[in-house]
Amino acid sequence: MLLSTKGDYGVRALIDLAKHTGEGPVQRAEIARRRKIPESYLDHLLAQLRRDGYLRSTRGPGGGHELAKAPDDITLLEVLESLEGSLVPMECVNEAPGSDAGALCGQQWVWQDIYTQMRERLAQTTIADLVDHERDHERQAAAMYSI
Amino acid sequence: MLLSTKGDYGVRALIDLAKHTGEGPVQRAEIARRRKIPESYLDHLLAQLRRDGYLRSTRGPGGGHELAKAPDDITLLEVLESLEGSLVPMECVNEAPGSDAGALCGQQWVWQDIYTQMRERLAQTTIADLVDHERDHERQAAAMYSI
DNA sequence: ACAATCTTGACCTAGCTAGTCGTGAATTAT
DNA sequence: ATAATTCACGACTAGCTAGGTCAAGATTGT
Repeated sequence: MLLSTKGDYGVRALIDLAKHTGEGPVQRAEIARRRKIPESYLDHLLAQLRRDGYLRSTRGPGGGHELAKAPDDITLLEVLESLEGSLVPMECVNEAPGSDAGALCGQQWVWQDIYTQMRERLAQTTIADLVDHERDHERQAAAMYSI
Repeated sequence: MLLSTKGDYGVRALIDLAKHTGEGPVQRAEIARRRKIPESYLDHLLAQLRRDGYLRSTRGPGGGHELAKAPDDITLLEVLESLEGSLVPMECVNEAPGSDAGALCGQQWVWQDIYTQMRERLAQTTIADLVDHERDHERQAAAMYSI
């Protein structure tokens, strides 16, 4: 498993915030309930996302969290690397291609290709895209239900 | 990290065996030395690869391990799945696309694409390709040295 | 003052990774 | 037979990471 729940939960939270942009701060408890995330764990993820500038938090009654950037200006790649650290699929991808360690590995070149493709795809996808996709899905579900 | 050392070491071992095809059994100790793998750990990996039919082992003096299939008939995908189990990059990729769990995740569709591409690439690459690549690398290194 | 909210850091547990080790079984050489 | 060689298999372990929980404090609105 390349991604832990951090990457999953953290992105869920950003999607939730993106959907409620312009409605004032959204509270931790709300996000946790809607997206099915343990509240006290979500804490850590919000803290990380705040440190890296993806959201702003305000305390006190009526406080909560808001996106600090436009949803279409946050790529999946940067968010996941913020939450998970490096996404390298295997250790030797980090070694210099000509190095002994790289050569010993034997699969290095294959995984470097895969890694590059993966990063490109993640860099092209933004939080806004994820929100759009979710809205499409909701519309479809609503249409099914109305029949 | 998607792959542990199992996938790395196991493939190294298969490359080593492929390079010595036709020379009789290769001993565990030799593989371990050449490929820098702890010998007693390599044991486990060879056992797994044997169980899944990639190699044959013979005991006693002069014994060792040999490939049970042609190197170009062993894909990286099958070997890695034998050694590592499923290669899904994140949990929700396994959920049904229309399901609640899949929808909650939000990134499912992106990672399903990435996963498909990754598997295709791994299925197209065989142990023989890895051996070829290593031989090319060796020739280049030899040419550099001779200057 | 008091209640609502976020902030921070300490803490915990289960399971996984990357091994090691010891015993035993098969095969061959003498 | 017996010794030497090599694989076979399972038990065991230390350290790390994932996925949390919890308590105490800071900030703000009423």
